[in-house]
Amino acid sequence: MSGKPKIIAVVGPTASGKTALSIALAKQLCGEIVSCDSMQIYRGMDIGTAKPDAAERDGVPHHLIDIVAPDADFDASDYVSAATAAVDDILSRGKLPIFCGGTGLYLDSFLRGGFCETADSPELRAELTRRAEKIGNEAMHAELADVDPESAAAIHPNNVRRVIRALEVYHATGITKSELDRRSREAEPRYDAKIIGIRFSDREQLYRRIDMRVDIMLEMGLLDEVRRLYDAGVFERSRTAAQAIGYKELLGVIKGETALDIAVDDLKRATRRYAKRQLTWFGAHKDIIWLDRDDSTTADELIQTALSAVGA
RNA sequence: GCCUCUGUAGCUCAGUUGGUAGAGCAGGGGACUGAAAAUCCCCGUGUCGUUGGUUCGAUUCCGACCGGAGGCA
Repeated sequence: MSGKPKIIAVVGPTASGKTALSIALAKQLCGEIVSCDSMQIYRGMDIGTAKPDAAERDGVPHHLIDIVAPDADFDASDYVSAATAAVDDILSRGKLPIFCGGTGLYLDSFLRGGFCETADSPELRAELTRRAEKIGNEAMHAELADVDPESAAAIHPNNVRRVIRALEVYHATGITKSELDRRSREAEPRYDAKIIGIRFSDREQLYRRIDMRVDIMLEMGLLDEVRRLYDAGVFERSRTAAQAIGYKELLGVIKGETALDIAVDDLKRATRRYAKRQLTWFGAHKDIIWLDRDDSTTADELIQTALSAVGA
């Protein structure tokens, strides 16, 4: 039918079993993994981001893990370029790219493509941020309403980050963000993507898995990992690594400001909320093939349903 | 045993000078196109401990009982 390259993606909330399933699929389908995780790209952030180790990868090549230093800036557009290069490479060797990860924005950005080179201006953004602090949310939102009423209507005044971004796009390109988004939305998808979502029918079970996984991360030495990054000054230089779940909560313990048990509770709660946001994001996507599972679902059952869902 | 305080949303509490109740946290729902593990929006019915009494009407006043905390013996 379409001559577009085929790719597979495994998405879902954190701790749902994406990693194991994607690796199993890769072995079955002669594929390679393209990580789609905004935090696994950072070197040195291993335990807290649940990066698969060599044993877990089981010989399957992984891309877009450990590609930048933890204090580097990295965003969706960087991800799209890196992912495009990785996918081209995988396809050129006749292998199947299998995306795996929970960062919905990154996957969507990659699939839709269409990033505009000039739509990014850190200087302008910094200036707009200063201005927003000075004149306030409402006034900033009013300025957006003057140039791009459509975006203004869609963005809540308190979501300053989005208001600033919309103004940045307009001032940097002369095109409104709503128009730019529309073009991107209407662009022809570059790939023939089969997206598999893993979901727990019982949310409580997912939450229990999250709690267990956090406990395991701590046993594996998450606190030391955070301490190492802290000692290296990473959190002062990076705005991204410092906001990663697990790292931001344990930072207080290392500084002696928070008791460990309280930080661990915070960390578990933050992870649960993150899972909920992921569920909302992916839930809105009509093209995802959902695999409903629970604690009793075996790895083999999951692979079999995934294979048939993908038509393999 | 006696005295005092206390029992209201999953938790911590507020409140109704008697007209069946509301905050924070937890939780739930949603948005999302260059910071996304981020950012932002919306959502509060619960036998007001139980049971009698007073009252047109009690979660509110009175009594008893049950649970909790403290004090005196």
